[in-house]
Amino acid sequence: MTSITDVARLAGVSVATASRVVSEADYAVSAPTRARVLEAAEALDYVPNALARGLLKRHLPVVGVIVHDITDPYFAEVVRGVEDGAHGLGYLVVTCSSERDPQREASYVRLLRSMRAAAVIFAGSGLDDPNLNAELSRHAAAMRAGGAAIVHLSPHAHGEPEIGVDNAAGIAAMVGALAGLGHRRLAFLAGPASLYVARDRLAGYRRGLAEHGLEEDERLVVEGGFDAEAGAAGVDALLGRRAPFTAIAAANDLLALGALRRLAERGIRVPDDVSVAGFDDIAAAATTAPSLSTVRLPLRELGRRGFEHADRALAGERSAPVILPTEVVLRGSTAAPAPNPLPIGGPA
Amino acid sequence: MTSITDVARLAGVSVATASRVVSEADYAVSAPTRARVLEAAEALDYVPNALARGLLKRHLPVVGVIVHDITDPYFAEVVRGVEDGAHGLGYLVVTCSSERDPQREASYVRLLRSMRAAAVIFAGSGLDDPNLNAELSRHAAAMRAGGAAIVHLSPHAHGEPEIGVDNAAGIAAMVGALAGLGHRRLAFLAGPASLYVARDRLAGYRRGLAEHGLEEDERLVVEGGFDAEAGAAGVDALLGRRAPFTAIAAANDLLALGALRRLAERGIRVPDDVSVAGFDDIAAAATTAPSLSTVRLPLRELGRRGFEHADRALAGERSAPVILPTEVVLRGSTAAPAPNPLPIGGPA
DNA sequence: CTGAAAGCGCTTACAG
DNA sequence: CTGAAAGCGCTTACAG
Repeated sequence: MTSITDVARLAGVSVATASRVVSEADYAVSAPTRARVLEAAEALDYVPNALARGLLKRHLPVVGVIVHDITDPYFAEVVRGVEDGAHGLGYLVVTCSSERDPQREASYVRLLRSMRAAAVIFAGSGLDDPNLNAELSRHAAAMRAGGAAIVHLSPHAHGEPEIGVDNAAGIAAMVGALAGLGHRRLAFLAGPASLYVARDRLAGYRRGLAEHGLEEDERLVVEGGFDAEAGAAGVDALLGRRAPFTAIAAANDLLALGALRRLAERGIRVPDDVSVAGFDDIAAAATTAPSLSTVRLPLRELGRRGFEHADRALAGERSAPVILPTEVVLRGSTAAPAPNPLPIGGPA
Repeated sequence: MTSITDVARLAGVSVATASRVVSEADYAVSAPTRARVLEAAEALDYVPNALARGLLKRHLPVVGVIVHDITDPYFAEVVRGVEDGAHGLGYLVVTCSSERDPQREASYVRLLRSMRAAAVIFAGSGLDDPNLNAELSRHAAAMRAGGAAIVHLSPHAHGEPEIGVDNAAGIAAMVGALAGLGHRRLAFLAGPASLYVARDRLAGYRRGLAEHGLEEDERLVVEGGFDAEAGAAGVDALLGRRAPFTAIAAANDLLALGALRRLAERGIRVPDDVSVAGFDDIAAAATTAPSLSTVRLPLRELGRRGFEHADRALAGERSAPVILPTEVVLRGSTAAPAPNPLPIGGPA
């Protein structure tokens, strides 16, 4: 690869002068000299070595985004938001998918630290894993000390996100909407207990129940994964418990989508026999049959503002945490309750 | 951040010795010295500076994956395959989403080149854009000359992928399956004409038609985007042309999913009134109602083998191109043709 | 406006 | 087995 030394030699100037021309900063360089350097760089197809530059500047123009699952549309949308903000400013957005494996998450963050990434954005919720969280805070502290920005978009071990949504309020609002439809027995697909965000959403479910005078029944809460498979399994679990319910709220859309599928497979009609509601409003929610009632989260905006927060931090500015609004979206999967609560014939 | 100088000082050795201990290569260092260095590194939370190391080694342990659309499950699956292979070997997988914008794609590749990425894997098809392709081959040549690996998983401006599938044969097989069901008038949602892969798939459609003695009717071919929105629009276009058809094959699953939705909205039953088939077999294909008949591509394997190809190239080995097998998967969205070809009442 | 020189944090022949 | 030194490709005071 050609280096700035080659460019300088071809242009007949010192490397210092060549550097002044090709760097983005505008140094005073005489017009003819500038032209000669530019011409030489062009002729040699010169692309500056970002590693050499990064070594000096102490960071690389890279923004790492840690997601839980790259196939989950939730994260795809958030990452796209980050890219919206970052791309124009010359940052490379690096998406790292932890697969919810603490080892993997830690090793990605360490890698990002080792290459002096300018920022790391944790798009997913923290995991309740003491070893992971200890390592993560070491890395975060070191990176912050080195001038990098660390941003969370979801609750984590050390508190609330810099940019986030009120998960509990969102779920409570959905519970309220379901109660408004006349539902009294609401099941909840809660997701993984080890995820802070899932805990917040479960708390929101409980709060919603309480706010609307609905009684809690622990048999109606199912924990598990956070994907469609887990949603299908959740329906099976619920039906096996024989505690009646007329609606299922899920802690995310993927769970609800899986529930929809399993319900169809078992010949249970939605919303006639049971209502189903999700959370997040991923694109697929609008296109299922029936379309999924859910709570809209401004995912892309979350990503974009997360980047902007990082960018401001990089510039030395501090900004207050922000909570983005959520909105209940009622579609075809919810309706007034069926006369016979599911599981049909189960004890009340 | 602490540097190797700090570690050396604390351990009471030279930086050379400290480097020998913390680097992965196994140099001969006395056990007590090794222990002292390791202890110092631990105490100081030392993480090597990958930029300094990369400057010397002339590349960073980074694998860039260029995708067209990070929200498309096709790419999410391929990237996951790349990560399967890359993660254990200490590479950071960087996903760059071009949004099918030539400028953006070029700028990502340039960025990857500037940070001396060890490999770049083009997951999506090439775009027929002369300027873009000229810039891309400059970067590829320079990176290869610098020892980096460049891998394509789909057809591109300069030929066939190193690891790929036979798109034309796959589509032709689906056309054959549809013909076997009794369909004679097959519409085709072709995707963007500027994408090499879409051209291959369109050629496969034509070949399939010819192989089964079915006549071509240009009114039955609709070009457009590659997402669900385009699939819905494609149905509208098809219906507006008033040329009869009993089945719709799509160049990818997202198009087929969009078609399914629009058909439902217009009260046209699948597969009773019209059959629909996709291509790729993304996860969502199995969970729609009706479930989508499609052609399975080994997406995750494609990613994994793409990485392995890059890894071998990095080790200086050359490997022959490989074509992965595809398989027709018939589900609920296809059946024998309806007696009245769509559009109902249209001229034959 | 331009150049010589130091230095970012490592690795690796070269001596010993 | 260990250390002093050169060098990877840049940027940036410091002189002039």
